Amino acid sequence: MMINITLPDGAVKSFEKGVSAMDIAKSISEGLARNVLAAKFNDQIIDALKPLETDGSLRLLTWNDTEGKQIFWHSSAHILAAAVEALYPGVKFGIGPAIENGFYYDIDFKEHSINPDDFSKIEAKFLELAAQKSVFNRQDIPKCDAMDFFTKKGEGYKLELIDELEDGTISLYESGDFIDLCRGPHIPDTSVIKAVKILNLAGAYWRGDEKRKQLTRLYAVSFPKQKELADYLIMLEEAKKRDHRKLGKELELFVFSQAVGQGLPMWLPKGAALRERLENFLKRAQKKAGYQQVLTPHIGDVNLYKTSGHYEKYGKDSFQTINTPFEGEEFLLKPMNCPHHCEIYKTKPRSYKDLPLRYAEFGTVYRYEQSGELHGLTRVRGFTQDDAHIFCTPDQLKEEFKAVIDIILYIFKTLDFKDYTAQISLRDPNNTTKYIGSTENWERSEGAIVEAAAEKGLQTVTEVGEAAFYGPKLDFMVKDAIGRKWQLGTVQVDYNLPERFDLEYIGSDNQKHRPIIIHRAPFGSMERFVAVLIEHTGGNFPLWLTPEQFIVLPISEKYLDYANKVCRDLELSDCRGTVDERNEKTGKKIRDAELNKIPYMLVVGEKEAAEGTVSVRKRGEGDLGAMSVETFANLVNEEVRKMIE
RNA sequence: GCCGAUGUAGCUCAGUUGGCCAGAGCAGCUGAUUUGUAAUCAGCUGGUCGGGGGUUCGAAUCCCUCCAUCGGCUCCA
Repeated sequence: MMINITLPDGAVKSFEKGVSAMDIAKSISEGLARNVLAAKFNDQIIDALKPLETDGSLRLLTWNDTEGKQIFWHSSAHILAAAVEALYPGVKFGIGPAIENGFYYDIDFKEHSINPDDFSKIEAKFLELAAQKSVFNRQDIPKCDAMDFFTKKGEGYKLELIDELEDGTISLYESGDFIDLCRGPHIPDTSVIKAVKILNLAGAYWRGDEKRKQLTRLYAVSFPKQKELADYLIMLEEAKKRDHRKLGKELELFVFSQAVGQGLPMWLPKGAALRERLENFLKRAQKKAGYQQVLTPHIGDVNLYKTSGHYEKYGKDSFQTINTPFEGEEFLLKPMNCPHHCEIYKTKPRSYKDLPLRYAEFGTVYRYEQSGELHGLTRVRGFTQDDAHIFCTPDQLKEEFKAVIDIILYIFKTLDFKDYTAQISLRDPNNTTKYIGSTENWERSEGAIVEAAAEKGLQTVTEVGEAAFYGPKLDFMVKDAIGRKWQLGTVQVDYNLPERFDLEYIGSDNQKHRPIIIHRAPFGSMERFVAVLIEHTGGNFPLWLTPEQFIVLPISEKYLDYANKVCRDLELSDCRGTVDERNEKTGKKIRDAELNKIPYMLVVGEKEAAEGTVSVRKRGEGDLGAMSVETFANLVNEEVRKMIE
């Protein structure tokens, strides 16, 4: 019996029934076969050794495929478990999946204790087991047999998992002496795993439930080549160097103080200058797009948030109300700007001719995030949203969405985020009761988002069931310069607040209608965005943003006067910088300026003072030679102009 | 909030089987030097060893507790 297999290039080849993906790979080339980790057969990922029984299309998966990596890491998790079991008899296993960059295994170490010093021992055992070239054998057994097996082994966590599976056959995978409950698929044998690194250990609740036992989670990553591990570790080092908390301190951008409180950043002069420049940049773009700036207070009457519904939902987990000398009078630190903006909308009757109304505000809000959740500038308790609320009619939704997407893409382009994706979050059509608003409105707004994204050519993923209860949304994810993903801008449709605040406008039919609100924050928050920008640029900010564009370095104190004149002249030409007036050698001043990541260093001495020039050194590049002050100013201004046009 | 680790000068870090006035480098200050593209030299200042409590003749070091930071979990209007 023969079956027909279609390969990715469209070629159809005939093979005997029962042929495996691995056999097919071997028929193409031995080299390819060595790299095959698994296969995709008719869109189902399968073991490379699984016999194929029907016609179908086949794609071989290797380390170069995302799916291949996931299988590689998933198999690695099994080996990690085997290594841990060999070293710590009696441990019990939770789950061990692949993740975006590696894998983890949740383990109950019972009486054993473990710390990072033990990692190398486990890694050695891991490599020893991997080198044994154990084949991953799949066994499909009845559920009751699986229950018996894991009962005998005393694996309570696995039993719980099996118990929730449907009756029928359960698949186990055996490699060496280790057998694990597993859906698979797996790599053909363990020998392709050549390098492993246990990265850290952390507590994780069994099934993510804080009422249940906390297991020890070992995070690790593995590779088919030693060199790739080395490269990965270099990348991690690079990530450490770019950590915005470290650079924020070194470059004097922001600080935290225990005396002020957890999660409450303070912006230092350089950080404030950077942030202000970002704000002005966005303000300009928004002005062009028809936004109006508004300003609202940092607190609001507690009843405002009772109206919005936020008090009920978040009140008890938030900063508590502010009391006044008057009994019963209570205010809340504002956790978002929307209720204030709704009140602005309500100050007078609105006509359909007024819409869309776009109110923008860099609004500082306060949220009592859980203490363990705070992290640098990316998660804080007081932060400023680059917020705006667009009040519009249903048929304006799509155009408004497109205009918002334009602003977001303009930001990404200007700040050199080349790699980004968008996620469309829709409601779960099978569970409509948890959402507010009519089906008609939902369909309309979801359609508007999908169409707007498509018309703007966005690369999107759609997540059904991820919408907020009050409306669908569009979130933007960027990849930074070293490949890490960050969530930034968000656009959300809201049917809830217009309802709760009883917002209305008079239509052309002279009837009252309910407007729709679009919440949007292209940066997300100033804090988070600056953090991402620091890590993206490694602190080497683009010239238009950087707090100091140049520093003048007089060769000796004799040329201080000239240096100060150069600085003043440049400031008059819209460049910003300072003079290094310290009594230090030029080498030292250059070193410090490089470490401070100042883009241009202007060395001035006898020659420059006589000729009215500066000797320009560019950060990271070196000497550009002497030029007149005016030429340098033009160079800077031209470079800036190109960046933000 | 939960689990684990950590907390010594402005910064980076030594110092723990409990024992002389707690150390270094950088930064800062003073002086010398007057400097040409990634660290000039010398001297000096600076610390309630995260806070509080306890054990001890004696605590940075041991115990308790609180706080903060870090790695995760959960969460994120």
